[in-house]
Amino acid sequence: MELSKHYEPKEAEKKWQAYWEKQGIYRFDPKSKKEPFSCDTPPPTVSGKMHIGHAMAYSQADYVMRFQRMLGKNIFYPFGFDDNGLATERFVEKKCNIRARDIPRPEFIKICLNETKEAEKELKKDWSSLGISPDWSINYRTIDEWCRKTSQRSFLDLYRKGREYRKEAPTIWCPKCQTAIAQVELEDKEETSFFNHILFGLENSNKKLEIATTRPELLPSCVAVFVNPDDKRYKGLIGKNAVVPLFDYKVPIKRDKRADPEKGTGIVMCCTFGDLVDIEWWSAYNLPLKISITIDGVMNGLAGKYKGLKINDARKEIIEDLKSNNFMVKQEQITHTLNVHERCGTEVEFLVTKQWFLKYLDIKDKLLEAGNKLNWYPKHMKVRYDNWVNGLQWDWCLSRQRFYGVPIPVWYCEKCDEVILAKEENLPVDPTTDKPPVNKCPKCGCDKLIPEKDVFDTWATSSLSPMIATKWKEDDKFFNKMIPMSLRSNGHDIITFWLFNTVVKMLLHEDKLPWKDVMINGHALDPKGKKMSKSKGNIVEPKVVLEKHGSDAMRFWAASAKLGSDIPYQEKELVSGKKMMTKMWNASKFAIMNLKGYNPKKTKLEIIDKWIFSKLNKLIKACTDSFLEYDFSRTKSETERFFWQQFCDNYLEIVKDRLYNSADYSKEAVDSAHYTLYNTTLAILKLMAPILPHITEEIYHLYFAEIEGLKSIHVSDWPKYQKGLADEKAELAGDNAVSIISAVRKFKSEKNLSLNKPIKTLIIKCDEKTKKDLNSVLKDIKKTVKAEEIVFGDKAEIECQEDIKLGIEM
RNA sequence: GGGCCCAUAGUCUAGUGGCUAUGAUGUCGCCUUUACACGGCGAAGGUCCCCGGUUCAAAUCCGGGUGGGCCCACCA
Repeated sequence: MELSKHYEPKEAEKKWQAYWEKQGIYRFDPKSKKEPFSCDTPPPTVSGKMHIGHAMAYSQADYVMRFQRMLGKNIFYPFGFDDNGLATERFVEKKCNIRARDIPRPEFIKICLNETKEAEKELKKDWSSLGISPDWSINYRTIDEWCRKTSQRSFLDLYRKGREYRKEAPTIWCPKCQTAIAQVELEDKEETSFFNHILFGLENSNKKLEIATTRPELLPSCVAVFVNPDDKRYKGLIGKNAVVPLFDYKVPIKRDKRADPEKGTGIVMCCTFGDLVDIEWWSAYNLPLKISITIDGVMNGLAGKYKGLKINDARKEIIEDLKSNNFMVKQEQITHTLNVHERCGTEVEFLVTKQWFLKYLDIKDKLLEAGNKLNWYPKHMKVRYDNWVNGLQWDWCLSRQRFYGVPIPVWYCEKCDEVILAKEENLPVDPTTDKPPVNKCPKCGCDKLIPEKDVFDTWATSSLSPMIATKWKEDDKFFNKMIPMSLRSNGHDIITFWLFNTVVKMLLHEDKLPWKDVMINGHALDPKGKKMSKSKGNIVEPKVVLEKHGSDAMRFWAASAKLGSDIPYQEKELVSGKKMMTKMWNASKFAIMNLKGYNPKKTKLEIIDKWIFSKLNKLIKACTDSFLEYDFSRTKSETERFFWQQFCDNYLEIVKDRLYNSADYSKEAVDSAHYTLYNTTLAILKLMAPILPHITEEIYHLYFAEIEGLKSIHVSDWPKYQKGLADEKAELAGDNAVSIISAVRKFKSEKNLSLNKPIKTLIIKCDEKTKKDLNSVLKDIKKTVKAEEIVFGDKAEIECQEDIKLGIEM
């Protein structure tokens, strides 16, 4: 290959990406006896675009995998796509201009599989352009046959283990998406609203009770009124009945400490259901159920004349009627935080519907213990997991009233509601089109079996990612070999669901941990350090960045983030990555030019060569140790600094004379220079290879690959720390040489002289011991600073040809 | 309301008890030197957020505060 003047990332990166794939460099070898190292990375959603945050997170996981590969491990690095669930349903509906509910589900799934396949091709291109190194042949799609099968299997297994139950229960409901949603899918939203002070009647009395509420439309759902037991104002009321205005019926007045005397008037109405506390009261006091809102978010018959009105319209009308009937005392404008569905921003309701739940509130202890057993990087991220587990209030609602997703594999007996499970050998099934495994209900003999229409929450499937990848219940030997996986790479924002749910599933199914280590990555922020969001319009598109600067430069930036912490995206950081690459290119070019025809063999080393080896050796140890702790940013910065400051600025400058004027040196000294240059350059390339995979590969193939006899730097050995290379004496001598060279440089710089300017005499003043040390590197100093002679004297000075003098005191 | 993280030159950042506080970027001066001007050498730039404590010694450990970010809870 020719040594071109510049490195062109655009062409080179594409070329190497294609080469890696063609050569199968990143293939997992199932037969290998080598120790496996596996990684569970998040499957990106097909409906979304690649975000700079993705680019960062996936790059970070990739550094680790590339490092582990170079350590000689058998790398198991699958890559999945999440094409299951609401987001995909919307994506496909929009793209094909169809409506899911108008078509039979298997057909819609088929369309989705086709559409998402196309989208995934594009996404695979995007993700490949990051230069990540998964084995693309081990892939999964959360809606594919294997994933549906595994997801349904998981359901059957947990049902048999007594972990799943179907129950009519208050669920968090999104009226827009018309589905139950999970606690974790909620988002806060600030809104201005009115605190309506409404007058309730008091049974057998003319007195009125003033109650403040933001939800007057729930008056027909009012089932009780609460006051605080310590609230002296209302002591007399407890046990009596209040009369609901407009609807004119009686509800009991009860006491409960959850009623806050400071809020509103201190009297609160309990409706089924306005919020979580209502649900608590409802179940704690056995209150009746009065649902006045339908699943579509419309008032029902219970609302009387307001029937058929949407929630917001009903609120307006009821407020008007309250006013005109003199039930309204006042309206206070307030800002309060509402729970909305994160996907659509709709205010959620609490409705009673039949849903499937996974019971886990009873195993909080086990879940906390599992969290303790995982190795968290960084450590403090475990707190988020613990907080989440401790704060759980609901079992996991597994069912969703969506059309598209993994079907829940059950039928019900119309008569006795017996649950009929699908047979495992028939999975995956779709009850809406497949026949049930029996003709009659085994319990009552009824022959009318009703298919379950609901599908699973997407997390119910994606939480199986380690099981999906390792062939759970299909290849026990492989599964047992691979689980726990080595590593989960996970953003800090999804600790509470993806990570947590995965722990739950593996624990309940196999009583195992899904992985040994978890590495939590931070977010990419905008240049000002703010969170990126569509509404702020501050999103940085990775595609643009990659086009402009290339993947290595982007990866160099992403490697500067300390694990777990967010970093602002700053273009100048990419500039330093590009500079690093240019420098690497040029330094390597220099080495390769001077190593032409060189056959590496061990030689006796010069002191200055021992010096750079000893320093390099320390660097290798530091880099290896920090990489083993997933601290790639340290590896990056230490290598960068060594490369630039020690290797380029000093070592290469010193070694030049031996390379250029080899006739002036012994054969041994020249061999030593070649040997050192070869091995140090190669080691630096290897240390940077996980972070800058393309340029290191390009340079490797310019020269080293042939000699080393390997197809890729990425399957070469990670540099090893060698005790024998540590040489404190040589380090001291080399450091002394560098200080003298620096002093001369400073002198020349201050005198506005070129560094090339020859010096007549350099006089060094130092003690006898230093003098002895310096003797071993004196020629190196002399040649590097272009001194005609170096002498030791009582008075330190540098004498230039123009008679400029400066001395060096050690 | 509870918890976690963070605060270091204009900007980003390293540094977890011990030299003159690291490096990058930016600014300024000089240097065309056969790897590289996408470079080299050098200079300027700091109350290490504030207050108190521990210690021979604190950017670092402890307590309190201030400011920023995040998670959770509450949100009639």
